[in-house]
Amino acid sequence: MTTMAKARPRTRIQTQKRGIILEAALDVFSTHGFRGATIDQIAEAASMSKPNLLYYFRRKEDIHTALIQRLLDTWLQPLRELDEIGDPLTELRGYIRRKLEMARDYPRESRLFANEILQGAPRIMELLETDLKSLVDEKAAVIRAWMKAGRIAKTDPYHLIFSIWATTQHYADFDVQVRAVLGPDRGGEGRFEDAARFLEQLYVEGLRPKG
Amino acid sequence: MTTMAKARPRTRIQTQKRGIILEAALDVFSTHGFRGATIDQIAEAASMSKPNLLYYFRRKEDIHTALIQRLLDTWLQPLRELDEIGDPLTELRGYIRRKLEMARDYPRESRLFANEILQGAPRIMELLETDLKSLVDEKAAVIRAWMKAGRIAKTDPYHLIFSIWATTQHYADFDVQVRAVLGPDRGGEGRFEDAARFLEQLYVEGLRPKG
DNA sequence: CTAACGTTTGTCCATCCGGTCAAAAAATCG
DNA sequence: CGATTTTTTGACCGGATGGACAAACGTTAG
Repeated sequence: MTTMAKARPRTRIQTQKRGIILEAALDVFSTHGFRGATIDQIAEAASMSKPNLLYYFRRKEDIHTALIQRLLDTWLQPLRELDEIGDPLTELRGYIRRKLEMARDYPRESRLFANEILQGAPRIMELLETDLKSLVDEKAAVIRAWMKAGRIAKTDPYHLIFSIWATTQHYADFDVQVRAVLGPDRGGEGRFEDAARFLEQLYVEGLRPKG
Repeated sequence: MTTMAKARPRTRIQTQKRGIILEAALDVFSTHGFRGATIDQIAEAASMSKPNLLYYFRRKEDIHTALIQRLLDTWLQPLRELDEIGDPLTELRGYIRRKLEMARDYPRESRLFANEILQGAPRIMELLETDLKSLVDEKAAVIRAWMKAGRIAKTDPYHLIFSIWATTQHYADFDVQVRAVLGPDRGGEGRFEDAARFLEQLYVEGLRPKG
């Protein structure tokens, strides 16, 4: 798990402070991007001095890397849970809902990821081509099997997955735009419930197998 | 159109050089964001010295502003063309195709916009709340009328528009990720045709009016 | 208590970056 | 051509920024 040279055991204070730093850095990186974020900002947000922060992470990039590695794991969890055994439409609906919940509950993580991809993914290209690709290949095969069995409409499983990513993450990444158009969160159950209902309908009807 | 103080007529060289600068700046801003882009990079990409560039645009932000204003107009054009008179499903299919074509042909513009929104849209918030909002309100009303008339399935027109934005722009903004998953553009008609077919099917089936 | 180790801070530095300025070089115009 | 205006450039500046360092401070175990 740790990457230190001589495998020093991590101190209580170290784990704690590193956690605080990562939390603060998530705030800063997700709203300003890697280049736009400054160590001073992160230190300020973490309530410590810059040299002190640099004692826990030697370089700015180390913080970013730690953040992204922690992120990718949880980020792909909803897709991992897509179960070949279950009912296809129920599984996909569940996947959409879980992704939407992540966009609602972890918007900063979504933006951090979006920022990284937008700028060409210089720091995570390798992870995309290995971990991400193999997971998507696996799940696309599952979806394709469902299609072959006539349980959902035949279409391109990869683009189906892309569209689910796009539509759900949109509510985190483009939140400002959504709010500008819809105005401040209207009463009732809230914007996310509206989005969930819309997406559910779109995908369930759009993927219903044809007579 | 121009914003110069004493309305000096623009020189031939000025129009030309400003064009070159904007083109170069689009490259740089779209891949690094506003903060991440440097004037030197833009000058380098435009093959001129920094002071020379600053002779045409006094501040870095001026370049960005010019770029975004030019962008927003063409960016919303596809939505403007959504015609109340036409057949609803045909109109929406056409809208999706036009948006997808823009993502294919103008990915830098898409990323420039995405970058700006991601970072909280500090420079275009006002435009979003006026121009964008009023156009979306107008077209959402058109779509709602179609729904009321039973010509397409009843659902939330705003989230429908958002989902079209999300799915189409995804192919420009997350291009790196798409390529990492699908591998280098596979033979045949290309990735965009696959995406177009998928989205067309999803939306046409998903919005087909019920019984 | 004290030695060893972990933590925190003030100071400092080199580089980058946005932007200025004056002077040289083109271009334009009469 | 010569005068005036536009364009281009090299040198420079002040502030921000990533990071180094050593000294001071705290903690802990023998």
